[in-house]
Amino acid sequence: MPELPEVETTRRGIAPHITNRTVTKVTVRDPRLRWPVPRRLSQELAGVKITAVGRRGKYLLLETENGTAILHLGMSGSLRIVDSKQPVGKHDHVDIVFDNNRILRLTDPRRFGTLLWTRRPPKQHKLLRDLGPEPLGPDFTGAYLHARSRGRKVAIKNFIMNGHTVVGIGNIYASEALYMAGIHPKRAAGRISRKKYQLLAEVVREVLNDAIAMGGTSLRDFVNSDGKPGYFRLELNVYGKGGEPCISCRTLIREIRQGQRATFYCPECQR
DNA sequence: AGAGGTACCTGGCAGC
DNA sequence: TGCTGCCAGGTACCTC
Repeated sequence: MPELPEVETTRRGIAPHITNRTVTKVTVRDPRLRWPVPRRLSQELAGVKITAVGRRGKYLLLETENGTAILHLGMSGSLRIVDSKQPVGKHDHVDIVFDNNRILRLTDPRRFGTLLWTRRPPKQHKLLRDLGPEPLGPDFTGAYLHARSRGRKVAIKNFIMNGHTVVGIGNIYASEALYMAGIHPKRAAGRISRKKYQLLAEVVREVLNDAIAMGGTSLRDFVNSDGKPGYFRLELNVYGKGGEPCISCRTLIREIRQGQRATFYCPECQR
């Protein structure tokens, strides 16, 4: 479900409610996420203060003085700030309760999400250690993409969706960015010019920033921490628009599969 | 090393 | 109304 803009929207939504608040209790109703929620999470978090809510790629980091909770929303996860009167739903797997009687509630129907605990600096954690640069940070440049892709035969769409290349670009924004840059999604990553990569890096930043400004994209069930949807869906150019005319040239948008994921592109504008 | 496929899980929807 | 099959915003891990 969430790509980087949705995760960042979530981070911004929850941070003011829980930063500098102390956890009073953690209720794990169902520990069966992608990996089991560690039993010690409750003891580790209880009584400690959240010092910051960080993000690395699509991982959210609830930082404390004792360690860090590493949280990922997977395909269908969401976090909401609720109070204790809020009825518990079927997929409300974890509650982190705070001293201001607010609850950070993790909902995740498909349970592809992650909630782990580490005492070490989170960047050293196995899941975060080898991640590529942040797309909105200074290390993500056309020169970087160009250098990194030399000799690679992988399709450009798969290349930019790989978290070891760059974090945060999921299936929606990969199609959108390639459309904006005029790059065919099946082009071999190693056969794209430095100049095209410069454009690609720019449009990736643009599309992610715009989506964050709109509160993310809601396709089916994404809601932010207030339970409201995002509105970036209205801005999508190609994603989910197979068979519709390209807004630029009127050629019909094509839908193909790449690695069992849907890809949308304009065969005229993208080469 | 790189490329590509598989697995994890539930729910919604189209088609019969 | 049911049933079946397919699809869904992610990514670690496996094999070749």
